Amino acid sequence: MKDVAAEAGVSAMTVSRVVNGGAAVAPRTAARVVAAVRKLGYQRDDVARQLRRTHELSQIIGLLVDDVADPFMAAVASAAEDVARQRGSVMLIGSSRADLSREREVVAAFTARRVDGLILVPAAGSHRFLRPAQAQGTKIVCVDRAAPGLNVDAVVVDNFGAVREAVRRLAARGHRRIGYVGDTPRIRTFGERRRGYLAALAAAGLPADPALIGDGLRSGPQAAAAVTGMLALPDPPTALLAGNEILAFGALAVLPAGHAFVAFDDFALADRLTPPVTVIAQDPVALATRAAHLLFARIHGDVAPPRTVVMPTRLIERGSGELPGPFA
Amino acid sequence: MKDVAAEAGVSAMTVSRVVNGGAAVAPRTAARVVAAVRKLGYQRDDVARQLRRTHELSQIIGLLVDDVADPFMAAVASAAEDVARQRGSVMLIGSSRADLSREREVVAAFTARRVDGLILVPAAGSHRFLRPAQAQGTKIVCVDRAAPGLNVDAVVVDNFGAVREAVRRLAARGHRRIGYVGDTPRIRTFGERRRGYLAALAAAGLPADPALIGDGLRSGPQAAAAVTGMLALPDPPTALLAGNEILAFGALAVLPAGHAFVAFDDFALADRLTPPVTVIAQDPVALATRAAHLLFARIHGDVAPPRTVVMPTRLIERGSGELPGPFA
DNA sequence: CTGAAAGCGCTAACAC
DNA sequence: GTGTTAGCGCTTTCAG
Repeated sequence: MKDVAAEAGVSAMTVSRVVNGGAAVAPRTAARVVAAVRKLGYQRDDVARQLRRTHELSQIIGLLVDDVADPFMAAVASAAEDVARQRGSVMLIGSSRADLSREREVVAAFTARRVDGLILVPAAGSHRFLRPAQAQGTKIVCVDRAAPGLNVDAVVVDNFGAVREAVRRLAARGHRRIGYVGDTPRIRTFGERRRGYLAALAAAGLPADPALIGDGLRSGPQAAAAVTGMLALPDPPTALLAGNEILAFGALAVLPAGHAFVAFDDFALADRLTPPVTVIAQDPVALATRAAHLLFARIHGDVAPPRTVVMPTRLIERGSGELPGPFA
Repeated sequence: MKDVAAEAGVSAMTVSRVVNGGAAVAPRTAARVVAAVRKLGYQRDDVARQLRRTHELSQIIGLLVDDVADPFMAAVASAAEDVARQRGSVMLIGSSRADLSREREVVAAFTARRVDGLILVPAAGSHRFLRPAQAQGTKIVCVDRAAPGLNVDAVVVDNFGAVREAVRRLAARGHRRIGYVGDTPRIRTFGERRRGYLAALAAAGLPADPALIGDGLRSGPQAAAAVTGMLALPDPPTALLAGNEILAFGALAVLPAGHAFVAFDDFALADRLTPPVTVIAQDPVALATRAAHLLFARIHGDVAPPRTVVMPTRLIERGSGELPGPFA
């Protein structure tokens, strides 16, 4: 910047004014500065700028997900980045791999860079550790699930209700042995889905058989193994619900074609399988967009009490979930 | 930091030494500082730190992809962030939507934050604009395709050879009308795939019929429409190659089950379709991991001439690509 | 082992 | 319209 000022024969302050626009600078002076900037390939140093403007925004937000490679999270990331860009911010991204200590590390690295806000898909466990960051002004919004011990905005879906309804329909179609494969119930989202499953069984007067419940599954192969185990039982399930997309892929790898099946999350090609797969669809783009807008509202001074926004899900009946059970 | 120093009854310098470790500080003093840090919830301000250490690294890298929601790019992002974390860096992410001017904007926002390096999936068009950033010390590595006008490391696959071989096999199986749906050939990756297709046709003595080539397709529905058009021709194709995953999904939505089909990029459930889908698989995680390691090597002083790493692809024959043509 | 002074690149606040 | 001064929060350098 000093070099540019020298080159243009002005002070650093004038360069600053030209580079940032807005302030009144004589057109001829401005032109000289612009020429010098171009000649020297100067670019404003936002790090230094931010230091001086400590109470202004950094125009950086952070996004923390389980794993960006997960299609649901990828859609969330894409939509969040889109909003950030529209709002003139850049976005840091991190994957917690559902590990709270890793999440902590990444969040610390983010806040040290003075992010204006954080969009969080929280791992299991207490999020008290975020209090200092909050106190220091960092805004936080949760997506997909609320964070235990943290009173902030959250954008979620009614996991409990959606699964309960799906399982109710399976039972109504004559299934009495309904299996469930899910990730750890310690993660709120999956805990709710599991509760929805159990509630529907209870409402239908069906017993909850532990042998038909796969918990804590974290990958396709794990889900496949769990399903294979269930199918080998003396009285195997006649219908199955997969708690998320990854587990659905695993289950589909081993499930016979005629087996009733419902998956949480819609996915590509679901309608091209035989039979086409019935899913509980949520809209990750809508979720993330909503969350990002909430975050920016907070960043720009919205101080209303934290709210939880519940977005709709949609049961898309394509065939696999409508196969009749033995008691139809 | 001043507050912490006051609380602990030491100077700011001592706080700095304790917070950053390494330097020799009396254990008792250090303990007092640690207590003060905890009490006040102090966290080092990396923005200020970085300003003073202008010639040190920012420990921020930037990743620029077409769109994170694309499964291939999502896998790249996940793998790159993994390496970044291992190397103690955080990662900014941006989507260009294959638009050069948008890419430019995002890259500028990244370099203004003094990123140490950039992993780039370059959009079509000249990347000369990156020269100043390079001169200023920002390291750059391209993934999936090289950037026109920029002499930097790149990690790619042999798109040309992989498609040529796949189409050669289709021709060898008796197909004479082979269709192709691809994104714009102005993007290097897709240009090479298209050339591979044309080269295989030529080698098999087959004419290249423009009516069987869908170019510049950017979404599933666009691919579906293109394929529908081809199928309505008086002499429709008997085999089809889709240039990427997104287009494959679109094509599969309208393609009759008995139609020969090969897709570039492996995808979930490819083996569960009827017939199972033959694909040209690349390994996005390996690509990105390699690229990230290359980037960090550059950041840490590797000054060897830029090299292009070609990673292998694998033709996975699952059935859809082995269906015989009318002249088998 | 600890502290004081200076300055990273920029801009707020105030002169002129 | 433009320049000057000071200081953002930290660390480098040098002194004790």
